[in-house]
Amino acid sequence: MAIVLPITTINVSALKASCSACSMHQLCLPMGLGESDIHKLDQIIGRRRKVPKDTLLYRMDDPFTNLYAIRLGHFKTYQVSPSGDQLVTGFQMAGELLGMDAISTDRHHCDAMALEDSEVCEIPFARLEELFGTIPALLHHFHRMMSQEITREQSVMLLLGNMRAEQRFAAFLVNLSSRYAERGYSPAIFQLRMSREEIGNYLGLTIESISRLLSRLKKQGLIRVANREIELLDPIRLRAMAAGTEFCD
Amino acid sequence: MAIVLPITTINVSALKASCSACSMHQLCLPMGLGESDIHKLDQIIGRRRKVPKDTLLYRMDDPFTNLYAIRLGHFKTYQVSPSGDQLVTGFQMAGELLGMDAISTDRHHCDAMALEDSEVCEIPFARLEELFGTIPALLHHFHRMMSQEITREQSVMLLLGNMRAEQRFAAFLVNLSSRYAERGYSPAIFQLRMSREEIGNYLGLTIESISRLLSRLKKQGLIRVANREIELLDPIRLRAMAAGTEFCD
DNA sequence: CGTTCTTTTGATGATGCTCAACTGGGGTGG
DNA sequence: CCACCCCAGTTGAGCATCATCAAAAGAACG
Repeated sequence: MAIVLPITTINVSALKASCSACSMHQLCLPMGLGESDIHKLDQIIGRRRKVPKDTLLYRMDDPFTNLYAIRLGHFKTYQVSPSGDQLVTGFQMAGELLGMDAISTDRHHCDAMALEDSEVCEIPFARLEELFGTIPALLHHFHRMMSQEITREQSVMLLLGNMRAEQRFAAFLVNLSSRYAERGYSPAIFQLRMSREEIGNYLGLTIESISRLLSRLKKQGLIRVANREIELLDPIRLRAMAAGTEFCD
Repeated sequence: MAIVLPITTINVSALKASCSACSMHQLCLPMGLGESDIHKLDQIIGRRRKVPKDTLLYRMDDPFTNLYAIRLGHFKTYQVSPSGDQLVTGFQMAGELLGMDAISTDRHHCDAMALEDSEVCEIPFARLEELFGTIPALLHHFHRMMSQEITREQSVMLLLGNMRAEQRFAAFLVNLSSRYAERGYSPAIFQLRMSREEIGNYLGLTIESISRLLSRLKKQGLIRVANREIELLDPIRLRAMAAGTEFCD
């Protein structure tokens, strides 16, 4: 199915993904690779693929063939619980990798949905594994990314298991803030790409609780909210709140 | 401040780990490898190490050099939350791998403590990565194991985020049961190697809640409990309870 | 056989959920 | 252009679940 085009053409680069030209290559899979290794990686990266808002990149039980690097936009991954409601397992942004949970069974374990019009690079996993043999640095960095996903999930477990609502929400905001900072965006002002309901499904809270929390933090002067735009007015206290050392009565 | 055990011993070969001779090799890292590949793996596996009950295999922030394969016994991994209490991130048993969360930062992200006298095989990660270049099947299976850890944590997130106490506990029992079954032990009768408190710290509940849940399930005739020995009398209903389709009023 | 730690059980209360009503913004069609 | 609708979000009241506090009972260990 992949769109195959000669690599030499000028206009083709619009569809064929290229790590070297990608603004995310410092954060993404090719992080730390040299010129020639990046070029090798470019050879196997499949086409770029647009994923319109609210459409699925893959869904649970789909056979696994590709990892996806987010080039642009935001995604959520979620599982549907036996009782029918969604649990959002993560929100992903540009430079992050989707699909690593599918390696173990060759089938995806969750749905991945675009929260806005987005773009991903297809990475055929079988070819990537071949490439690992010749680029040890790539292999090592891939292991780091998988490991990072494990630790990320561990902190969500910590959050869901130990924290009260207010603490969870503060941790959520602080986490988003630092990820935007990494990407060169403002750590203080950003758009929430997800609905209140999706935030609730991520934090193990109801939409009403999220709404109340927003109101409370706003009243305390910790944040400013206008629809989905949010400004962190007091990152220090928010951080303290996430750490559980400060409360908002 | 890791607990360091002396390496100096009389008979090195007795302590040198050997995958080929290990009863866990069908479940563990060497799963699916041929004779000669297992032999190569044996070359790099470090010494076997005894870990007495209640001692740490590694602790948070220890530098990462080895993965550990559990040969015998049980472990818990836990993080200490900012507010001071433990959150148990997992219970591990023979054939499972410890330390994968440390790859991303070269430091361990949690403590790993033996729940009973246990034994692990040291796997120097740097040498393992070298070996990946020559044994693609080993690499692939390693990726499966990391991916499996990701999906395992996702189901814990689901559990902590969406399930009520009773459901969490049923899911916990059912999970233990199936892991013992995989290892050839009875899925119906087994010892809980962890305290009520540790179960609580895993499920995001208090020790009192765990105790009450045990009493309730016992009264309903779903389980039999005597101290830490537990028998699942009605696995079907327990499974339904874990799935959220049956309740215990 | 006493000491200590773990577990059980009971009473009370707070956090966050449920149900319900209301608000406001954005899009559509008359 | 305005009326209307629809959906996302907000706010309120009451309640259920599980945490907290307290005390007793039971196992484990020297």
